[in-house]
Amino acid sequence: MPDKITGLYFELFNEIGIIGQLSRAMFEARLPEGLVLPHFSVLNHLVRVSDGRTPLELATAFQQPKTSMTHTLAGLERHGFVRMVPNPKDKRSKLVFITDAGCQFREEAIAALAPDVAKLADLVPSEHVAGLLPGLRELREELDRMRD
Amino acid sequence: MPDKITGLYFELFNEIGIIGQLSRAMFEARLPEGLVLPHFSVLNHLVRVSDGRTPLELATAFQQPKTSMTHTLAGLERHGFVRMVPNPKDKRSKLVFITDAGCQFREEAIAALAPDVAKLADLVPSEHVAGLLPGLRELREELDRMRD
DNA sequence: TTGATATGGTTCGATGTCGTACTAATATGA
DNA sequence: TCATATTAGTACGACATCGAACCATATCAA
Repeated sequence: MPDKITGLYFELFNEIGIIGQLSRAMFEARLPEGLVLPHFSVLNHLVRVSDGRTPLELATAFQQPKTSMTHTLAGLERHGFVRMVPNPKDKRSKLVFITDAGCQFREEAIAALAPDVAKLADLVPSEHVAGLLPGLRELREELDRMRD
Repeated sequence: MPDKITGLYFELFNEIGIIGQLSRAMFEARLPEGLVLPHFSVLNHLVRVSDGRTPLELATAFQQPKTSMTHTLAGLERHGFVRMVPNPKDKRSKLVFITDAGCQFREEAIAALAPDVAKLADLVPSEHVAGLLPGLRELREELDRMRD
């Protein structure tokens, strides 16, 4: 493997790391004190993908350790944004449901984020983003597969 | 701004966040105990871009708060991988130089990482990566510009 | 020159992240 | 059936990250 090629992958991950960091900071600047990006992401997932998932399903959806998801869900529950009920199919497990307050918070957060997204969309057209997404998905899927 | 477009940017940052997380975990699994990705990244930067930078220059190069860079450099210095000398041009400041041990560590780390990179390169061809990079750089630059 | 302001760097404290170890419940297989 | 292995979730501890406050030096303006 020539250095040049290796450097390509290093640079890729470097750029991605920085973008992740900057975008996260941008998002969190619009969220109320005590709530961070994962809180929003989980609520978003519950609305857009499916409500009533188990903590573990959520953790794997975001490729996070389950212990991180426990922490995130505790925060959401403390704010009354999700409700956790025992899983009737498996007594070890729980199901996570978004509450009305959670839905409302998510909508407010999206509204608060909208100006930033609009500004960014002005600078980086959505066609460019759409062009990047397939390659990023491919990369994510392969990285995920490599873990096992 | 239609929901569909907004969702595109959300998904973009979600993918990027996950890739950053997975790639970081993959890298750190190959680094010795107590050393983490930023340690490697800084050494790499000193070799590939330029040695003898100030901590602040390094922080801005990685878009990190300077306080995080202080922490990273302290770890590198503790391991003897960098040497920090007073900046003759500015008595407030320091210059960071990589040591021989630091160079050696960097090379060993690259060697340790090589199999993973090779495996990934097998699954995600370098042309795909090269295709992604310009778009990612554009995104990073605009996000950076938006901060001020 | 000198007072005000800005900049480089660190310390400190708060918090997010995640690995380890544990408990409870379920699946497996002899 | 019953012992064993897996799985869902949590508690805890270690540590990376980062904002606020701080000190020393440098820059700027009057």
